[in-house]
Amino acid sequence: MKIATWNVNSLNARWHRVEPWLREQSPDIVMIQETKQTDETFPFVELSTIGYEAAHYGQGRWNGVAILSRVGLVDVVRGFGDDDEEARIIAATCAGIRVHSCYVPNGRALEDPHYQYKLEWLARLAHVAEDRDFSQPAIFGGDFNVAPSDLDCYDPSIFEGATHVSEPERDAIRTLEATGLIDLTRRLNPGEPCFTWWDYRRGSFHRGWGLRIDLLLVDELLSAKATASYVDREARKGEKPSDHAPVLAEFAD
DNA sequence: ATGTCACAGTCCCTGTGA
Repeated sequence: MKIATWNVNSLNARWHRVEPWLREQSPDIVMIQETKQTDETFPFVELSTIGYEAAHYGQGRWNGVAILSRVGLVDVVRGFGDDDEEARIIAATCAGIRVHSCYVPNGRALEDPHYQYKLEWLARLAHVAEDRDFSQPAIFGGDFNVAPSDLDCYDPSIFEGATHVSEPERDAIRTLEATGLIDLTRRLNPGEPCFTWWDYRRGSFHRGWGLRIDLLLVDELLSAKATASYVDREARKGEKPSDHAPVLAEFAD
């Protein structure tokens, strides 16, 4: 079993990279963020021809999350269940695993109202994690827009006073972990930065100026079966890449 | 060091969000 998460920064603009990547990597389950599409334009048919069922919660210009699966996909829930909320979370059950594709708000700046929205959104995500069925394997994957520790940031001194590294944000990740979720990539790669995002600007990728903000949080049931977790840096190279690389994990059957 | 990208409206440039 291979599971991946990838913020594609527009599925329409990225299809020329995503479609061949799905063929090559052949993950069983993929959590996608920032599709930037409505359900009407989402490539359900194209995904079907390469073996994927899909569920999408789209908004149009911004946000948009999806789950792709070649091992079944049922019991889809879009969002937290509010009216007029942004399209930032979708859940489904695939091969008995409760899968959540998450796109945490950016926060913009510590003094920006969007930062409070980010913290509130993370608190609501923690309630979803607390209220889950603990007899069922669970994974919360996606773009968390938080670097959980200084190891996950190429230069913490540059990020002093910035979002993505503040203590309230890191506390929110710890609150999620306190529900029995494990930051799998970190557990399996202690001491390795494993960056997942590099700014398009200033040649950040080739300079190594990255952050690890795309996470796979898995429960103990899945963690016990995990054999590997890694970042596919190749997907960040080449023509018109997303600014995020995919994160993958492999599990024994 | 705002050295980039994608989207949509103001529509071939500009504002917004990342």
